[in-house]
Amino acid sequence: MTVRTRFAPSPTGYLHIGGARTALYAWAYARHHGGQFVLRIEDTDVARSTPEAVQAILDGMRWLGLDHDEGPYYQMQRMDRYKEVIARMLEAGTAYRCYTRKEELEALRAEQEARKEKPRYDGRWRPEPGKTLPPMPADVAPVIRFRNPDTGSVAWDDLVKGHIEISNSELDDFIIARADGTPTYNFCVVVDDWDMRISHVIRGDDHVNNTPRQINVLQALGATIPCYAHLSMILGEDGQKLSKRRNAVAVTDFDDAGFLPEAIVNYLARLGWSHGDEEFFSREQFVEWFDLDHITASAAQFNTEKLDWLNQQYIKQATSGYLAAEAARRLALRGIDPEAGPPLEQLVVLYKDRVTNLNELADALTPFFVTPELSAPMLDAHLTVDARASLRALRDRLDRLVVAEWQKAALGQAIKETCIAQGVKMPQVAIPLRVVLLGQPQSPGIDAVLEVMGRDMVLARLDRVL
RNA sequence: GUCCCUAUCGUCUAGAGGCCUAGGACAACACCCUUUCACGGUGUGAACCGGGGUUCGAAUCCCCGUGGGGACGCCA
Repeated sequence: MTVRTRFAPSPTGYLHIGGARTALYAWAYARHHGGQFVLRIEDTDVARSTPEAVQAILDGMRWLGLDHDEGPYYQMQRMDRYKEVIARMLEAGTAYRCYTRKEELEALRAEQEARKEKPRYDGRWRPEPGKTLPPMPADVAPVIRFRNPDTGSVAWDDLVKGHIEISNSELDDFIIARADGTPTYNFCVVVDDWDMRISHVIRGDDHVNNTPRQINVLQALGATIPCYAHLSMILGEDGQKLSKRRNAVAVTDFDDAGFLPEAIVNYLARLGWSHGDEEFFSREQFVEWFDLDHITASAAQFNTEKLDWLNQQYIKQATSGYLAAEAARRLALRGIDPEAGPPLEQLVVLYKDRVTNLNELADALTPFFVTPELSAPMLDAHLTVDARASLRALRDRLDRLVVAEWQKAALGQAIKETCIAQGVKMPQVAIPLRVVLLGQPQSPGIDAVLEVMGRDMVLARLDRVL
């Protein structure tokens, strides 16, 4: 059997992080088995679906590197097919028209809730041998309901949750087509998964309750039942359901926050799935290792600190070319011309071990492009009379180095000699020097900073305060 | 309310009856490295929700509680 999985988002907003993980697992499962990954857009909610959201989903998936083999299919373009199947079901008696008004339904629900019962349709329009249906109202456009089996139970072996069995008496005859004739979600999914020959339905566990209904429809259609794997949800850092208000949820939020897509993929892979003690692995390794047996059945809490750590690992091993390009993009976003300073590829090497995300990288690089403001407290704290004397001595020594000699070793030597001559320790020169050059007392090795910053900028910034 | 799912360090997790005086990672803390800050290295503390069974033996299997989550739409 060829493995065929799908990701079926509804385009009502961004690709959020939970959806991204579902997509990642479905993608990885197909790739692992050399099967196909199908993208299907579930846009039957015309009121809430937008083309912008479709684009956001496509962009998010591309950013994460989740390529699909088929699709995107759009449910709105498959209406004829759904209607054809519904007509067949009507004919076969596995579906029927229901003329109950919405108000009647509401009253029924209220009644049931008052009796503390599970709200459900009571089957008043369900045809039974020997049963007299209610008089047909002339002014009601009927919906179409699925005739759910009323005895026995539905069971499946969920690849994540294990055996699940639900009694048919829990299920009511749900609506498969609205009064306006458009089919509903639980029905479209079934037809699509069937038509698209999906072998493994990998989706969020909020669909567990839909599964028995869908299996019943599949059975009524004489279709083969796919395997199901229901993934638990991702909770926010506070243990609450993820929400746009409190959490970064859209994958683009993570791009904006300076995360690498590889880090997100690695993090998501590990959030709810494991391969022994492995924590840091490539996309290729993930595909090779991925299986459904090691998916956690319970909900996982999102943890930014661990994501930060992973992101840092990916930055450390990223090429300077990649980091330079990202730094340039992010500097430009701040209105800084990335060409108007030292070569980014050199700068980035100095900082790649010291930042946890790409925005921090851009922050760290900014003083090489924009002369930093030196606050009065900063000056008072670091540029003491003694410090100024040392810096003046250093400045004169540096001035004697020509551009060709402006190299890390010689610069380090110049600082050391200055320290000896002035009778001070290294930090007493290095710290104020950092403040003058970068506006902050911490930096990579000061000799390396001097080298990359270049003779002109270094001397100019020293002269500014001396 | 009814039904379904779920429960190991603060967090992500390893764990498929004896390998568990429960392992790894993030975070925390300590020390080392160091011209600063990081990085890196070494180490420390930290968990099987509660109660009953089953078994020679249970973190692992079963039941009951409890906590958490989900579903109950002419949304998806």
